[in-house]
Amino acid sequence: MKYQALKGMSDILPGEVRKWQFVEKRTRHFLESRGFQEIRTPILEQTELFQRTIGEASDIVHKEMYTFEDRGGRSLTLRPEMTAGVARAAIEHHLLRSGIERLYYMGPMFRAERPQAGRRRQFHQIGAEILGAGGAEQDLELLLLADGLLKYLGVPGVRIKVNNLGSRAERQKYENEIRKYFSGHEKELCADCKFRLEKNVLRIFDCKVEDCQGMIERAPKMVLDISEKHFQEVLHGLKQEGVDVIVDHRIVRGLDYYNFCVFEVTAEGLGSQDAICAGGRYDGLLKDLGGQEGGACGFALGVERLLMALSSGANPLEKMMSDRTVYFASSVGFPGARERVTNKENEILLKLIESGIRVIVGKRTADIREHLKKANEAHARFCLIRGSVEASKKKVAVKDLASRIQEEIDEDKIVEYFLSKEIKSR
RNA sequence: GUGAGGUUAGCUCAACCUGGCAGAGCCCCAGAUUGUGGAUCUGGUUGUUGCGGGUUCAAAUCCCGUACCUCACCCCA
Repeated sequence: MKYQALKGMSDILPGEVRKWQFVEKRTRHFLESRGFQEIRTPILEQTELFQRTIGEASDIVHKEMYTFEDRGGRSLTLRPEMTAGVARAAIEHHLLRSGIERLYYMGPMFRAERPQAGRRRQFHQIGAEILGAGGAEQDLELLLLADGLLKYLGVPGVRIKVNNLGSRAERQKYENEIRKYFSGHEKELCADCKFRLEKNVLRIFDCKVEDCQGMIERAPKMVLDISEKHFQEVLHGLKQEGVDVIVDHRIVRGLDYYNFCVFEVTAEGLGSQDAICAGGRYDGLLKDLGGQEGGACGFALGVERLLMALSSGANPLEKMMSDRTVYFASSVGFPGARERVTNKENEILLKLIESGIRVIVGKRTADIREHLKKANEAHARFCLIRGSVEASKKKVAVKDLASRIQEEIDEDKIVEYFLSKEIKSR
């Protein structure tokens, strides 16, 4: 019997994992520098949590969730997104007693969709949530956070689109209004839109069918009051910060809990699923889950899509990682080397890794040429050699693979050497 | 859930239309070459042709089913 991974569930092999680690590490640095703290919640939650928050009518809940019963007959679901879980945890552990809570997370999510470019059944998201704050200030903070993170990671061709969905009450009222409008023109709608009319009217604005466009153009505009003031404040703030956004009334998030300011970020090189990051405000969610009154907003970033975007640009990920990567040619096997994995070798490696330097430890082979070849293949910038010659002198040879210049560094100062070294990109 | 195209060596693919010994490049292994790389040369290994069934003297090739992959729709990050 031959086994293979389930449909839409990918193994991430070592070469690929290095890219994930690179992105995750940089993301942590960035988010923590902005005062966000990581939270980890269970992958499994009560089904009801997702039905409540995401919405019974949404595609995610009614046809994409991995749901099953446990032995006690309770319905459990593999999380299709993480906002609900984070909100649940924040309420359960009273994290909001001291006011605003800034949290981030990263991990696997599950949706039983047909796999496609940039879409897996198990996929990974990085997300940030600002809980317990209703002001436009936080919407702005969130947008700047998303924009800043994508820039910090070097994502090419980023476009941010924003929209105002209105407050809960406004959205409710508007939905009724346009449901009435589109019902009047039901015969002219495409098959998909007829379905949307029943399920999620706002989605009609997302339709790409030619024949529906005129009708969409002539649809009544949303009458907004409080939410529009809020929205304008956000737009104003973005302008002041010099972040370009496009106001697009077609941005309608598929999850029920969104209101007020929502956004979607697209990037180049992603195929038809080009949304790399999306989010917005979800006032009312905390209260729905039994928490206190209070606003909240957040976004989620698709890690697979992020990596795709980073690989497609002019300055691909491999290159970005290269200058920070060191390949360690293990001493074992060099002529005259008596020691196998010596304590000293291990100590040097641990110190390098601890200090945040990306290290690839080469397979133990006697052939130095083999090591250099492997170092190149791994896109490392430096190759560290500690054979018997170096070891006897308490030195490590550092070879810059780009310039081919090699120098010997005192084995106890190797970390300091890299931290102080100014590395010119090749 | 719908549609289209795929699946042959570790990888990329040829052979399929028109049934007749399953092939190439890369990788890998050994050597030229026991401490300095991306190269070259020589020699070598590599298969349940996704799986199951059918047609046939004979199936990688034609037919049916099925699993998975890819792309797109829907939807979403």
